[in-house]
Amino acid sequence: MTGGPAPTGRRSGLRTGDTRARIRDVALDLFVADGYDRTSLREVADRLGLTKAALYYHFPAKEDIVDSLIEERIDALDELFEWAEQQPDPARMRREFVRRYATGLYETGRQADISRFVARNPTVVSALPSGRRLAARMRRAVELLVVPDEPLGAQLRRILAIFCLHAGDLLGEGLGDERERRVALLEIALETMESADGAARRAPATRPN
Amino acid sequence: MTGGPAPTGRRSGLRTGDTRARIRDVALDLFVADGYDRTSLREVADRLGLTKAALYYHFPAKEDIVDSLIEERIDALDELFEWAEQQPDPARMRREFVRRYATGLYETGRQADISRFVARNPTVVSALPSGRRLAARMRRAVELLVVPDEPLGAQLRRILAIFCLHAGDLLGEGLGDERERRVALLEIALETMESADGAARRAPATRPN
DNA sequence: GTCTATATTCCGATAGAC
DNA sequence: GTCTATCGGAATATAGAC
Repeated sequence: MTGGPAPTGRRSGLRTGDTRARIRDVALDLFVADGYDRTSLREVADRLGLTKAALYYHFPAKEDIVDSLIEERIDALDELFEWAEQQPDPARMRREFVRRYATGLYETGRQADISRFVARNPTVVSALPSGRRLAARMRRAVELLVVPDEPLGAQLRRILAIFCLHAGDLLGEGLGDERERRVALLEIALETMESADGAARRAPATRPN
Repeated sequence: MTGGPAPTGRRSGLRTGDTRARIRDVALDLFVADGYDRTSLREVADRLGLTKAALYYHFPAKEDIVDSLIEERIDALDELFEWAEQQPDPARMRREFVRRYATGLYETGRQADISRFVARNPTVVSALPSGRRLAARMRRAVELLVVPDEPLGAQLRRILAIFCLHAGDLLGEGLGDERERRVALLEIALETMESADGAARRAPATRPN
């Protein structure tokens, strides 16, 4: 899967052999900060001390850099889904799902960064096949969280629970430090799930059939 | 084409004299659907049955179309702030603020569309001076909503209340129709504000002094 | 107000040497 | 693996006729 060229030593203090990874890192940074469409390959190359042509050795096209980032996020989500499908107790699974979703997002800066990229470049992501596969994963996450015949309010609350974990970066950047904010947001997300349970109990079902 | 254009004249079924407004409408549609950077002025012109050059008669630059949209949203928010500043009871103001924010967003499709544009083109908006002025307005909205020495969880909840109103479009597009969803989300937003009050009572203050 | 025609710039991508 | 050099194209924007 990763394959890639083998490490071969150093040059002027910079590791060679991991150029592909470094391209992805720098590109991700710029794509988040300035946007994919507003970031030229020349900027990426300049920041790495390379030329555009060198980038094309590692990625056949600009979009392939994005693809590789999105696939990384997809893999992380698929792992989470695999766990979820093995859980016997749905109610318990839903709570723990939110917790694990948050952990996966927050513990590795990488996943959080990619999610930030997705949030900051929605039009690019939705135009890409890989992006549409990621969108399908998000729908799958919602499916796992939502209880079928629950009232609309309860269902929206469950979606909002996931949503607010992602909001950690955008929301109130001035309030507390990032770690504090993330802890607080997970708490809110879990409480939102509970309030969905409550809303479901108050109004039994939206009567579809 | 027409020798002497009548004051209320039409041409091939299309109103003349409101070209500027029609440019903004069409551009907004395309900017939301495909993204600002991925929408060329040729596409906008084609859909209007005009040429690129004609657009430049009405807007000196592509970015000015965006500016005019953002200013429209800023004006709507400023009106809301003016009302908020005249309210004597802060707690009551905060609740009603959320309600009015939702009304302003939902009642006119226009404001909702512009907000969608902002959400779908964050990198463009944040790169523009007008976009940064809009961001300042959003910070102002948060200031109005947040109670100074409240615990972090309570403050985040209040921000989330506003946030979830915007989520109406993205969130659970399959669930219910848009109107139902918006009603439900306003209810959730108001409940989130209440739970912030609750959280504040449970843990008095984050000890700043 | 809208057109045709064009200036200008910059981007993604390729060819081929080393 | 990285470079130099360059192609082809599309995009924003402008000039000037009507």
